Amino acid sequence: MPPGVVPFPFGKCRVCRDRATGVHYGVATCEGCKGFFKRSTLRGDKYKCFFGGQCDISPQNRNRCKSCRFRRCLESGMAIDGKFKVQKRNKVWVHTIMSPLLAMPKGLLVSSRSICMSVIFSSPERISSELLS
Amino acid sequence: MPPGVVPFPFGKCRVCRDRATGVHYGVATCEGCKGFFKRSTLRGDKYKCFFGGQCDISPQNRNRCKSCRFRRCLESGMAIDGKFKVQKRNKVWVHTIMSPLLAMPKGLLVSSRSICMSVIFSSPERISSELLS
DNA sequence: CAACTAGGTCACGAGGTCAC
DNA sequence: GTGACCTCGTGACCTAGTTG
Repeated sequence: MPPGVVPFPFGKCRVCRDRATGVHYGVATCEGCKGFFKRSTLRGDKYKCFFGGQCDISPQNRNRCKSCRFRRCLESGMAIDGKFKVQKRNKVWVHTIMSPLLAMPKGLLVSSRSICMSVIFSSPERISSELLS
Repeated sequence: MPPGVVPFPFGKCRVCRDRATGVHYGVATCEGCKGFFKRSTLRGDKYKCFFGGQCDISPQNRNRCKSCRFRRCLESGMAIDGKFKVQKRNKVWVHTIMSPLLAMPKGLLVSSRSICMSVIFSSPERISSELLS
């Protein structure tokens, strides 16, 4: 950072630790997590983590697990209340599931198309040994 | 090229010198080398050069030696992970590669949603025994 | 007015498709 | 298997609207 330049005031994104660009949906986040939360909410996406539900969310890997990224959005306090900033920080918005994929078998419940795909084309024996170990 | 037409901005493919169609996996490449690198990486293919390991890779002969084509992919900096720079609106910024599949266990490949559905519903018992807890 | 953000925009590229 | 073409999620930027 050049001398004399004031550091960005919002600090790091509370979801992925990227540079926060402002307070979005009640939480200081980057543009990416802001847009991700907005899209996920509007579409009512339901995500499934395939890696234990404890994925680290960083600027480099935040697109690898939508489930944990969205979980971190909720945990950090992001909420859509329809209004501006007042009293949003401590509210947790409850995600409503609207996905037609809910009719799918348990464990394959995903709205991330690519993750859904990845389960299928693999040889079943390899999946079972590596996913279920 | 007709008069007044701006030359294609990405230049030549850094692997085979064909026309680059964009920045793929961190490097300006053509569609062919992009797809080749993707398939090779996802499948974990191992190639062997039978001609000394110094094959020239051109648009005309790029399919003759997979080993040297893949070697050139790696040498040019293609990577299925990490960050790369993108030129947009006269500004340069860092864009994170979107690769949800990369977090999946090794050997997992991809298909389509329709195939996903059909497989799941055509043999739910097999899927459930191997994938579902 | 300035300061701020929700929501929209859209270029970009990852990943999928399918004739060959 | 290849690669030209496609779909669609992403996120930097834009703008309209709110607030003090």
